[in-house]
Amino acid sequence: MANVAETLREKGLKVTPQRMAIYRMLCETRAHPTAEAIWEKVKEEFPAISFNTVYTTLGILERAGLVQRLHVGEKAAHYDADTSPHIHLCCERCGRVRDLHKAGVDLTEVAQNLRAKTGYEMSKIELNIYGICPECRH
Amino acid sequence: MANVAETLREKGLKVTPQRMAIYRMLCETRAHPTAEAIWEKVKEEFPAISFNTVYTTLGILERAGLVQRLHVGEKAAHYDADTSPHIHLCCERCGRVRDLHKAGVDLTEVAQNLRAKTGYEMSKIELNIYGICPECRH
DNA sequence: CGCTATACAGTAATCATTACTATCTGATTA
DNA sequence: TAATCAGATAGTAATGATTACTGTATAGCG
Ligand SMILES: [Mn+2]
Ligand SMILES: [Mn+2]
Ligand SMILES: [Zn+2]
Ligand SMILES: [Zn+2]
Repeated sequence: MANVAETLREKGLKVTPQRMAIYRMLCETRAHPTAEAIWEKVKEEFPAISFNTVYTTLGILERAGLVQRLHVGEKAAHYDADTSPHIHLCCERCGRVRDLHKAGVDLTEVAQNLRAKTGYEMSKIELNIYGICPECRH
Repeated sequence: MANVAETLREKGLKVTPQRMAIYRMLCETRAHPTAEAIWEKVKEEFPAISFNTVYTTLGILERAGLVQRLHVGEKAAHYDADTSPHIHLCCERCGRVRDLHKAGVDLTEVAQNLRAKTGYEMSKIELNIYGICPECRH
């Protein structure tokens, strides 16, 4: 992640200013933004960028394995540049999505164990916990 | 689940033929159907039932705690009459959703442990694993 | 440079979900 | 049983996220 351009090139993706801005923004935040939020942020640097470009680029980055797409709740998808399997805490009131590392559950290990047991070829594991965050409980 | 009508009444819901058919159908299947699939099935008994009624009723049943709504992938939601937290295996090719009980992870216990650690008031926990099922691997 | 595959911007189409409204019905009461 | 009423149903419209399409522009490469 040291060099955004280099990372894109390694994945066989063309390096464009828009792509770099989108991917860099995701690498620098811990907020798990939606495509809409990413658009708003990137527009500060590229006022002419279209929402469609942001949306499509996120799909390309996901397919390249550079970002993770989170399906939390039934609303718009959230994006995460941390592609390692980790737990997400989702506040049902403010919509915030937070990471939860070291929770006593190693998701990678869980997936490994299940592969043999079920015959499934795993590609992704998602553990989402919904509730109300401390801040939203006044 | 012995008596569908009784279960609905206990939750303070009016007992209607449509509701009974929808809830009974969900109790009898292990397929985690979508609203669309439930509609197709219930139409065999009630040819005039509207998709909207099925959809709305599923929301009512969910709010009453009688069914669980699953957000697997980005496609339409799936429904489950088993409201206990359990793991779901989702095949990315055929779309099948399967239960995975006794996988060495007790989700209820995980949620309990996290409550103290994070200060979150948990209401729901979802563990979804995506991959290709044995049948789809030829 | 000049070529070519692909990215971009802009817009339209699709699809799940939610909202709305006019009837209809289950349950309760007289 | 008949009247009443809250809530359910059918039908349709609106919303919002995602996907598809189409000219134009640009990155990567010889
Ligand atoms: Mn994360
Ligand atoms: Mn299930
Ligand atoms: Zn919150
Ligand atoms: Zn399959």
